[in-house]
Amino acid sequence: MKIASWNVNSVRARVHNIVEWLESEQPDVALLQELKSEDETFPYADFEKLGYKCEISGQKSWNGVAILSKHEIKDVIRKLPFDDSDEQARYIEATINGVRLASIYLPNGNPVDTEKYPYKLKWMDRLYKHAKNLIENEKMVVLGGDYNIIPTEQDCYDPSAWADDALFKIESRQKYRSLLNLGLTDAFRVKNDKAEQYSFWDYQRGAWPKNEGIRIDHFLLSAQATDCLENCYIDKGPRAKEKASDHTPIIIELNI
DNA sequence: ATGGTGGTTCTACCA
Repeated sequence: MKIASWNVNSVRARVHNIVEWLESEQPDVALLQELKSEDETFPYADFEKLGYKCEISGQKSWNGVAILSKHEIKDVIRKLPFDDSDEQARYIEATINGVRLASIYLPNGNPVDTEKYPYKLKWMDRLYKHAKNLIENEKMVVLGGDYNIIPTEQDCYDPSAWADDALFKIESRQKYRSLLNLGLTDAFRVKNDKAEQYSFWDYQRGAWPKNEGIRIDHFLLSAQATDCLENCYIDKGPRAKEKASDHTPIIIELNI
């Protein structure tokens, strides 16, 4: 079972790039983030003609997450629990082939001297509580998405440049580590221990040609899912295309 | 220190 996660930075601006990649790579499941689309304007037909069913949590202008699947999608939830007042479309979860899957768009948190940073940290506390419940109640758990977290110094081109950023500040990384301490595994680091392996390059400052990127798109797997992990890799191809997203897909392959 | 780019939407906001 091949599962991809990709922050597409607008599903409508990127639909041709996404279709081209899905046709080429044929993942069973694609977890998308930053749709920047409401449900009504989501390009369902473009994906359905490739054989994908689509479940989305959309929102006007910002955020928005989706699960695309060639297989039946069951038991969908569209909100991260523990705060009913949160209107931001950043979480969708469902069961496919017996695997409980989530598409996550974790808050960025910058600037850190605004309410955005405590919102990020509180969102991570909610994710922790929910992930704990998931692990206790499900065997195969796959939490993929844009975590907006640089886990370690080897996951960015210049740690000093990120020191005071919400993606790298110690509180953010501590909460990410707490997710791992629940028993979740960063699938990428099971299969790849090299530095300079990135999933995001800023549009500015020539970050892409200079490979000044960061690794912020992750798959966290339960123990049972980790034991089924055959491969995990980042596909840099889409980042080099015309009209590219600033993120590129990360893919896992599970033997189930 | 600033501005560099790109998306949504129409005036800033977000990343």
